[in-house]
Amino acid sequence: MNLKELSTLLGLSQTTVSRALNGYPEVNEETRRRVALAAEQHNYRPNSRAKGLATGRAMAIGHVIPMSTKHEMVNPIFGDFIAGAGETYSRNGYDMVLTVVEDVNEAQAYRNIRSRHTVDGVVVHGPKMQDSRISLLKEIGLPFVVHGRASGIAQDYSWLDVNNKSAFARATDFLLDLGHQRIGLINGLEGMDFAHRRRAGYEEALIARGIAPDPAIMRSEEMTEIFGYRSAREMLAADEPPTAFLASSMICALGVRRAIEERGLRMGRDISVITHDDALSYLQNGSDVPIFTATRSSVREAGRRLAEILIERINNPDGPLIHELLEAELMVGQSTGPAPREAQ
Amino acid sequence: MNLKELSTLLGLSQTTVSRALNGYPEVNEETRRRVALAAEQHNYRPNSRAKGLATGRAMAIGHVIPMSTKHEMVNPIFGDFIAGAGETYSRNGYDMVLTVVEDVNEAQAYRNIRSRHTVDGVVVHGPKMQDSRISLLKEIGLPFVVHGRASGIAQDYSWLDVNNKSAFARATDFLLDLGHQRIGLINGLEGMDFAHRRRAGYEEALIARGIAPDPAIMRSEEMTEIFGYRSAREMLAADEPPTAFLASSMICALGVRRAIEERGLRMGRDISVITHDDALSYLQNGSDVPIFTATRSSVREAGRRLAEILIERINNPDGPLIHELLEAELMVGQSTGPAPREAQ
DNA sequence: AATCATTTTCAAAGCGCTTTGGATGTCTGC
DNA sequence: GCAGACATCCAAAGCGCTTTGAAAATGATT
Repeated sequence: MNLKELSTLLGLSQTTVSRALNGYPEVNEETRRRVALAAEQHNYRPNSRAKGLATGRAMAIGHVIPMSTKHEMVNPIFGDFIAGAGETYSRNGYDMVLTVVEDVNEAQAYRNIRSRHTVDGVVVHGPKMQDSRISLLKEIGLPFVVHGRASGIAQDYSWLDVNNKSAFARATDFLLDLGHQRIGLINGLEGMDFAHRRRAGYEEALIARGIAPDPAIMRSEEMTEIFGYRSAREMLAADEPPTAFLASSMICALGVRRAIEERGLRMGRDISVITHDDALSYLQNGSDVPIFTATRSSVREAGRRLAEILIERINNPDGPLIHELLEAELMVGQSTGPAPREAQ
Repeated sequence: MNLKELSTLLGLSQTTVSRALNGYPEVNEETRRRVALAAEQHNYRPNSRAKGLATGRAMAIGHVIPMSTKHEMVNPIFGDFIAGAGETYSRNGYDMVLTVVEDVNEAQAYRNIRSRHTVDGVVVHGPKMQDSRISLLKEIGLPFVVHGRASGIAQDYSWLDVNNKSAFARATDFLLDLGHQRIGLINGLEGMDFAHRRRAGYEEALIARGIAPDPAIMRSEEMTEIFGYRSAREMLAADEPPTAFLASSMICALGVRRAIEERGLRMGRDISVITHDDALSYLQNGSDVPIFTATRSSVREAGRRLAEILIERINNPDGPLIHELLEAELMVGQSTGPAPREAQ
């Protein structure tokens, strides 16, 4: 059933039917009801391609997911982010289109998206420092918002970010207050902006208490369980092992916990751990009492909000740029405790 | 730059340029080269909506993700599946469009997709027993493939599945061979087809050795870490605790391990664990030696293959239905060992 | 040189919608 | 009873592409 069929069926012109369905005022309320009813009954929905062609709007938003052939890693937060954003999209009648692309072809993918007019805007994920996508998107004129920020970019753009720096500074402070002096950092890839900021928060908090950051107990990698495990194990086996760890993700933290327990130590008593918790649906941090003391910020909520910002931007491309900085909450769980005596 | 502009720029008709670009034979090679070059230089790409409208094909494939307001759970395998499928899609020029929808509106979402012509086909995720989506999709005539199978459906359809039953039967056998007699099952939601099949494999293997399945040591839930932890803890605390567990996902297994270690037991010595491993990129099961003994099957690979099957189906809707059953490999890791003497 | 077959190119229609610029009908006030 | 205002509807153009059917150019054959 298409518009033409529906309109002949109703004995009306396509114009009138279209207007009735799209809520234009110049149509009799009686007629509008008739049209709406018939559309409902015949399960009519406008062909989105035709509509898009006519209106010049795709009613779709793009997400390009770069896939490194080496790392072969999918960001585990992606699912939850999508769920959040998707909620906003469907509420506003937008589709979500994903493009998986080899990372070397990422720029080309954006150009492609732009010239093919497949989407009205894109969400930029996982910004790196000096991220080149931002100027590219500005240049080609594709509306976008960034989930996170990119240090070292002069241009302004819309973003929503967790205050990674203050979160990790607070977490570090919390550990220092408990008497920990040697705190290992198990961070994401150094090129990632969030990892950079987290390290900055951590280092500043240490320095503020007169402790020099020690590169020997700072690691930076793709945030897997294995990485958390290995890093913690190595640091614990070294001279002057840390009495506490700061981990950048729950999955890392699970690895850290494994290393601790493998060594016969007890998390929360012998070794403290604080992790960042993205509030992933399949990795809840305990139920009533959190297992890990954590800096918590829901990535799903971020997705929801970011989608709103982008849609606003699409509807009003010359509107003000939006910057939203969310504070992570520090949730005290069972993984932290006073530094053991002998280590103080 | 659109086709019209490009063609006047070249002094050719739109027809010729279109044909040149789409590889039709009736165009001079010399002209084709000229056209290709100009297209390249001016970064021309056909408007996908216009193209879709003209050809009647969306060159896009849909995935609808039902979101329960209660569970609020995103399947953690989703990211990796998407990555795999996305690879196939981009190789074949398809876009991937996701629709997040409240589960109660799922059927309506498919109808919607169908009548709006947004995609050429869909992938059905996480089939339940007697899954109603299959007959719906048949009815509305939207090409589809299923990731998994749906027991209790009379109609035939294309699917790709892991042999869950044989995988869990083998895993159970493996544990039985090691002398374990009481094996706890920590499974996914009972309504899910895969969970059903896994339980069937587990039960049959037990019965074949004259052991009656005991409902007291079988759990079924959304597969979170917490669920794995709680289930294992409860079972270990009960009379006649299991000496081994069979878990349906790595994330569950991490919880199981936590419960074991919390009790002061050692996984692989005191308690054995086998898990199903979907080979998620951020949850590798160890590096050289697997941590968990596991039945392993890459969900990413499944995504890749399933996408191929669907595209084939779209190109040839009357072709034969395809059924692919992948055998999971049993990888022996450090989490299994002979049953402790006193328990035998 | 004329004819026919083949290659190469083109004008125009059509995909299903929105939207512009009327046309028609109805109502008001004088 | 008629001009003007307003409400309601419509025909047709246009969005950017593909594709049909025909025309023009070229080459081969007599």
